[in-house]
Amino acid sequence: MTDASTGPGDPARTLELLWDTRERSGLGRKPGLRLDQVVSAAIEVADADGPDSLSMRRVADQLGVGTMTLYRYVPGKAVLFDIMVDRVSAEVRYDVDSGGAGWRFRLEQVARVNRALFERHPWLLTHLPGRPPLGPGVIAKYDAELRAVEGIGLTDVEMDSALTLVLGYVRDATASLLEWKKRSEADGQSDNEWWSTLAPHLDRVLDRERYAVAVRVGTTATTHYDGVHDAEHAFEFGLQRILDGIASFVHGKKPHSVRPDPDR
Amino acid sequence: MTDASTGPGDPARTLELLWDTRERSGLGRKPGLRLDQVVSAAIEVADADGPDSLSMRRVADQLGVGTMTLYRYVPGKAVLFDIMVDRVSAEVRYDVDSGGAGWRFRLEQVARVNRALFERHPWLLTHLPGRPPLGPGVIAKYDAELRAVEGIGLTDVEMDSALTLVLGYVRDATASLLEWKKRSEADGQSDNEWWSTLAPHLDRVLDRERYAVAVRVGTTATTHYDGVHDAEHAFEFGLQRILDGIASFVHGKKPHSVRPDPDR
DNA sequence: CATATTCGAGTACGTCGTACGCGAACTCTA
DNA sequence: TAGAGTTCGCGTACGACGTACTCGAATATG
Repeated sequence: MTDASTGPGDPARTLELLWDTRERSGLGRKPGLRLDQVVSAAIEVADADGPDSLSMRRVADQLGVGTMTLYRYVPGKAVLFDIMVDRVSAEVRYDVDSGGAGWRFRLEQVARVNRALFERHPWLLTHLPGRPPLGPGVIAKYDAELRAVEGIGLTDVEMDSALTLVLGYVRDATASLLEWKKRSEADGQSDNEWWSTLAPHLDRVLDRERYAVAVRVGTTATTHYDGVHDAEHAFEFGLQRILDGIASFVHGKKPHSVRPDPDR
Repeated sequence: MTDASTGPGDPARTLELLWDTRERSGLGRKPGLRLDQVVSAAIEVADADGPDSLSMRRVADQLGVGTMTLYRYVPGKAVLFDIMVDRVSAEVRYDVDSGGAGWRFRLEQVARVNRALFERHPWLLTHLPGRPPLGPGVIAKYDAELRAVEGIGLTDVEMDSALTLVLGYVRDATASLLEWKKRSEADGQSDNEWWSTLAPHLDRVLDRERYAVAVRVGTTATTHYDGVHDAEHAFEFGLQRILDGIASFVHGKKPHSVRPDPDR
């Protein structure tokens, strides 16, 4: 028998890779690489040239090895991606809540930290979570972020839901923002150029009375602030609405017995 | 000169396709297909076998034509996708607000309608918007949904932001839900099987004290309700929080002069 | 030194989007 | 009616992609 050769879809094998739990027998030729290096190279490529150009061949080139060599360290691209996710999740750091600034401040912090993470590694946005890779990075991040809403009177399920809500929002908002930018570059047109190219064509076909609201709001929304700041304002608006919504839920609950938290 | 041959990235050409604004010269061989049929076939394929199996070859097979024939009707796959998006956007219908149920009811309606749309066409979740295809379907949908928050005292920019917030939430939540399901099927393991496979391995490496909160909440959150209902509760929680957040913003504003709206 | 085991990686297969070019079908003009 | 001009259908081909298979090279143990 040679390899245990559990397929790419085996969660147990993936866990071994995530936690670097593997016992080499000592026999045979020594590996010339470590999983670590493969993951680093992959992240480097994805960061530099975008997620579309993340291919096994490119990663192998980056490392100066043959393409198939990667498969000695990783069962396939999907799992490699999972490991990359776990790896960069370990980048996030939260200060301990010095001075008891309150849960709202902490949750806002979570939002901003994650937004920065997504901007640093846009390829995080290309695949959704759904059964997250339970490696050290992801778990540490989850733990740290849960503590933002710990002890404010929420049940465990509600804590998870609230955090999921904030993280999901940041993901979606950041993704939209970056996708917008990407299309601008792909078309080679700024937003203004895009609009002024389209406007005359639209004029010819669009029923401006039937869709009066869309026309009014659409033009206002895209011209009120200019370009990028638009998206920035939208991000802030959405985030504050979500925090408001969580706040009214928290305050609507009975006085929480455990560890009251100074919120405003 | 043969084709005007504007590349796949030309927004003006895309608009022509979206609105079916094209003047055939009448010369030359008659086309054996209409754009309509190409789009329908593509949607059919994507709905049936998932977005990953949406390829030009499959669409062509579905229509019984050669692959390259499609390129007579569509400049490339990306634009075809845009047209598909516009097409299914035309599916949504909203009742006129009979009885003045209020903006909150209407916005909730928007959320549920969009969730249903995403579940009917999961491939909508694979590409993000970012410069949406401004076809008749998308514009009609945008207009109808803006009317849910029209006349309640928001500025145009705020109306757009509020709608974007709700739509983004539904997108992200639905995507997570479906991705979770997909992974279950890919692994061939139910959630319980997945957990019970992982638990012993995790036990060996996980520092349960350092990550006490994650362990507690993680297990509670995934076992409190069973499986699918979990996600259902999370969806509802998030949606209500967002609506609460918008509500507190609306109520916090000065009495709106134009067309007061019965809320609650 | 023989044997067992592990690693590196070349080759190859099936998929994808799509550029190019040519024959067939069609309308118009002379 | 003959030709010219135009448009459509689509076969062929190229360069990517993920990865299964296979085999020689390297290394440890007996």
